[in-house]
Amino acid sequence: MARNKEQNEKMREERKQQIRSGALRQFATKGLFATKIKDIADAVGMAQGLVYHYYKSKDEIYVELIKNALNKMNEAVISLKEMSLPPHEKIRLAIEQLLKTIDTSDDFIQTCRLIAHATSSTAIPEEAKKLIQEKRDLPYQEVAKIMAQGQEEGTIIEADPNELAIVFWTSINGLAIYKATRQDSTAIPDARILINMFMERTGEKSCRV
Amino acid sequence: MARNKEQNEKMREERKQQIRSGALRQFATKGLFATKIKDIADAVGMAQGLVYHYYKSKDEIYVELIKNALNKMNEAVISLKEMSLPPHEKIRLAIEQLLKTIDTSDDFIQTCRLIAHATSSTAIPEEAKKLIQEKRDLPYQEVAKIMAQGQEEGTIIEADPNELAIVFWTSINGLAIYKATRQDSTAIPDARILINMFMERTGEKSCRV
DNA sequence: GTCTATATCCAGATAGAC
DNA sequence: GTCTATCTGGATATAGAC
Repeated sequence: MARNKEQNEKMREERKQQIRSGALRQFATKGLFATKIKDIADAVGMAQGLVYHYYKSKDEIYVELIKNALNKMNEAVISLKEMSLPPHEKIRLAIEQLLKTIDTSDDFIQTCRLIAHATSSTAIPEEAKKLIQEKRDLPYQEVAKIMAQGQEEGTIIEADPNELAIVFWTSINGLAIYKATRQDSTAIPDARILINMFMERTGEKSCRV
Repeated sequence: MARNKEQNEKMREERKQQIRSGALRQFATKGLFATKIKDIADAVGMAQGLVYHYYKSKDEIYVELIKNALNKMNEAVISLKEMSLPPHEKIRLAIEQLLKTIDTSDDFIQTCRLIAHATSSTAIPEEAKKLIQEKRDLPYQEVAKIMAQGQEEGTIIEADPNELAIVFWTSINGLAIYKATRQDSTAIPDARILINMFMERTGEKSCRV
């Protein structure tokens, strides 16, 4: 009996995951309002009504996806912060990895699009707004700290660290959206162009790009 | 009689402009689907049904706004192209002006948001898709040309001009979206951070990407 | 030109059979 | 758990009075 209960729980969670997975793609490409429950059900291959056996509303699915997306982003930032690398190497690594992920991971792109839609629309559930409000600043803050550390070491250019962090993330975000809207074989630019923007060029040490 | 006809035409066009103006703000903040005709009518201060006296559908308003937005962008790029300035000065000027406009012009921000929503959603009218397809590449092409010219003169860093153009526009776009989603007193970063990214540093000649 | 009222449709959510 | 059928609300678009 206990066995069965656990099994059932697991099956149920798997099914929910399927729904989230289908919903992510739909929300990411069409936004919350243009996505119909039917679209999600079709994507998963289940009847429209069955979705409500797992989630009690469209908004609930949406909020859960937003929560996951924001958490994923923040976790990545935390792990960057905790790496034992000099600040400018963290920035370099982050840009390289992010661009690579943009170029290769479809799931990452969908997640970026979801967040882009969510942050740029006022027509989302209150709970989603609250989550965004709470969690969107951490990446900016952490990158700003790293920039400031790099400036102390003379490896990052002199400018307001907060502004550098804004440029950092908005550039990445802009590229992710660009990529998302050109499903064809569009290549992502060379990471060095972006990296170069933040690196201090000191005499000989300059050409580390 | 002819007088009256002209007058009427003019009044009608003014009224349509009011509708477009209200609709732009609604579409920009909520997207096409989440925006109800009632929202637009309310924004203009007219009855819901009256909107249909001027436009025959919500989609028609949307398509007209997309058309205007794309044309405005392309005209700005053409005028940049036709300026008699050295290439790197064009880039500098463009970045300065764009950031300033992002910082001060609410209409420009709304336009950016509208385009961002439109390009990142597949759930828009076919005609809007076609327009975007036709017109979105010109800004990239023109900036790529300017970058290439600057490289010949040794004032722009060495890298694929197309990639430089992509970084250029996606950075601007990312910033516009950032600004749009923080209506509070968020300042836009110093233009020199972005300008710096594209400029060849002739001093030591050291750092070439 | 402007409004109110309404026909029509569509989609979210529920009920109930299997 | 899964489906089909249905209730219900809300939004587009139209009709018709003023």
